[in-house]
Amino acid sequence: MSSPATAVIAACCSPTAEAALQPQQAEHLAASFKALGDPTRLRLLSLIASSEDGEACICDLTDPVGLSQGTVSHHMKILSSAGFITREQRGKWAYYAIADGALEHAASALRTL
Amino acid sequence: MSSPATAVIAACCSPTAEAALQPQQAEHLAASFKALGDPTRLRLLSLIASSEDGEACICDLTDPVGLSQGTVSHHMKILSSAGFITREQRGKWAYYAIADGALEHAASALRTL
DNA sequence: GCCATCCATCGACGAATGTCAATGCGTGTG
DNA sequence: CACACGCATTGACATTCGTCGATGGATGGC
Repeated sequence: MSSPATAVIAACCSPTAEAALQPQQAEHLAASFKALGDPTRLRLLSLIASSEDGEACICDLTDPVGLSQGTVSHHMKILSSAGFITREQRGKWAYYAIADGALEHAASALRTL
Repeated sequence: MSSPATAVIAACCSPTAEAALQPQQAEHLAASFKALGDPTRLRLLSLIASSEDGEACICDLTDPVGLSQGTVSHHMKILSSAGFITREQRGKWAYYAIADGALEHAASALRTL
């Protein structure tokens, strides 16, 4: 019903070009933004980034965000799966840091959309 | 249990600094990224951006994304509520265009996180 | 004036998400 | 060795989300 293309005159639809984002790329990019689409995760990122040594362990973060340890750990897993943070185990503690260039990469993907 | 702060020696927690993102700002920023965290919406943005005149109506978009008209309209409402697109009614058609500077704004918020 | 077209909204439904309490697993300390 | 601590994982639950089909409201063409 809705693609007369080279049809009559006053038809609405322009060809919509062929380029655009491929479904697979869209899926991948959306996964990144979905990881950023939660206020708690943004605060966690910000807390790590503004931390003294640029890293933090879970116990540093539970109090500021006011959530349970398990929940914070869950968010960190999501952020790390999306590539925004790195994890390094040192003794009993797991230190998380902002992954280098990950935020910049997402930002530029946004601009070249 | 988990904020010795200026306590003993081998305590884990660093002060986690005071700056960081405020809950309200985090909520607002997360809303933007949540709008971008869906592959269909990214494709819609891309379709509009790569369109000839930089604008498109709903009927231009339903076929490329393969979803129902109501669903596409729903996504457009989310994108417009988040400020990423603008809506202009011309006759029977509603023309959507990329809102100026919105993507850039989100991108720079990412970098200054 | 009637009808077709474009679009927004509604109700419904399954899937995904955020959260907690509880449990399990390493690691260092007494 | 036994125990406490930091963290990940699990199961459960309420909420949100993405989608569809159907309905309703404007607008323009016959």
